[in-house]
Amino acid sequence: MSRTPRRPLESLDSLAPPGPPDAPARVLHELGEAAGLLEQVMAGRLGLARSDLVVASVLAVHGPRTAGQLAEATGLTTGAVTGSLDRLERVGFAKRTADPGDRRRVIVTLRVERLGPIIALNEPLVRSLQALDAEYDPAQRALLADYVRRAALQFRSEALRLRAEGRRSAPRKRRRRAAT
Amino acid sequence: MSRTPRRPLESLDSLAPPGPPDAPARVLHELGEAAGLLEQVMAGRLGLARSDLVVASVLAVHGPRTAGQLAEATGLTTGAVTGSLDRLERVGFAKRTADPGDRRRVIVTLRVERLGPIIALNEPLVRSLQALDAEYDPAQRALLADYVRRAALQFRSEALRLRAEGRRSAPRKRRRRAAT
DNA sequence: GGGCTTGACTTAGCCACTAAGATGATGACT
DNA sequence: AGTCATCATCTTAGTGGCTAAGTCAAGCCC
Repeated sequence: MSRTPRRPLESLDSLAPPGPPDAPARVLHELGEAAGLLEQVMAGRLGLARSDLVVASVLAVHGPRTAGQLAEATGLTTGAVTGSLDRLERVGFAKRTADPGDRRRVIVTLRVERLGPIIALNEPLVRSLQALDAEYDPAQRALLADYVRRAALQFRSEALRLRAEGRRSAPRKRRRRAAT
Repeated sequence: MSRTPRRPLESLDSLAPPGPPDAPARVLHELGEAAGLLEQVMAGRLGLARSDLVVASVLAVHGPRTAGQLAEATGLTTGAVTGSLDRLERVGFAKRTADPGDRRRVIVTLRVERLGPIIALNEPLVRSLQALDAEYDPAQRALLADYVRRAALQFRSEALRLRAEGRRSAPRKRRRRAAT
């Protein structure tokens, strides 16, 4: 393995966040990179698409949701969510039930008793993160959790803002390909 | 909008991390969700695939890399990276150059001067993250950055471990479909 | 009840991805 | 130098997830 030229480019700070090399915001990006890689690997291990894990994760964090809410939360189209739910149901990780109050809706619920494979894959990471947390005292933990939560809110609100902005102005620009 | 049943399920803690509802590790997952959504939206706005942004991000953070290193870092196959580089080159965000020392290799470099569109999309988030950082004093910032960095390392090492483990045992299990 | 909206699914087609193999460069070993 | 195994990237074939647009049923409102 020969060396490749190092040194992060300066003017890229605003691409892959920013500023002082050791600013918290900067390392957030490394975290995102690592989390994405893990998601990729886990999806492969489970024989699922990456989006399926995202959907499952939303359900795990927020509890049962409708298909439309899942589309909203993940940024997928409703069609893509339909496909993802088909796959999750097929392997038994989730189930669809009719909303008793509004029969157009489909409420999606995780089948906790069937999640063994996912939980097993996640367990080592969960344990090591808990161990990491345990190194901090309660006041520090509160500071850390608060920071992460606020950063997450900023990511989320920015995502929603960009999406809303895009729906208006650039309805959907895709590949410009010559006619047949 | 009628209410959907709330309450995050207890035994899912190990799916979507863990423990005390306000543990830092738990909110990390919300961050990942929000970051994924943003990535999705940004890719759509730029007319690129999600993976293309991941590749670009790796280049932004770590500097020029070979195609193989990008595959390693992103979890994509080399073929997928080839396609991603084709797209990034086509829109001018990156360029390929031959490694002078080893002509099998292709070194990929971001074309900083062409990144305007990406930088513009990222700017609001970068600014608000910087503003968030500014609310903390240097000692707190050091604590935060250290925590995030260590968490990122755990995500990364777990991803690498799972991938390595998977390469051995389950070479690649995919759709079991009947013969033609 | 008519007309409009809403929510999930369906369809058609595109394109990103994986897996396997081709191409060509490198380095080691004689 | 010649040979061969290895390595890095690209190429090819095929799969399937995704978007966009449309369908259909259920709710809503007057």
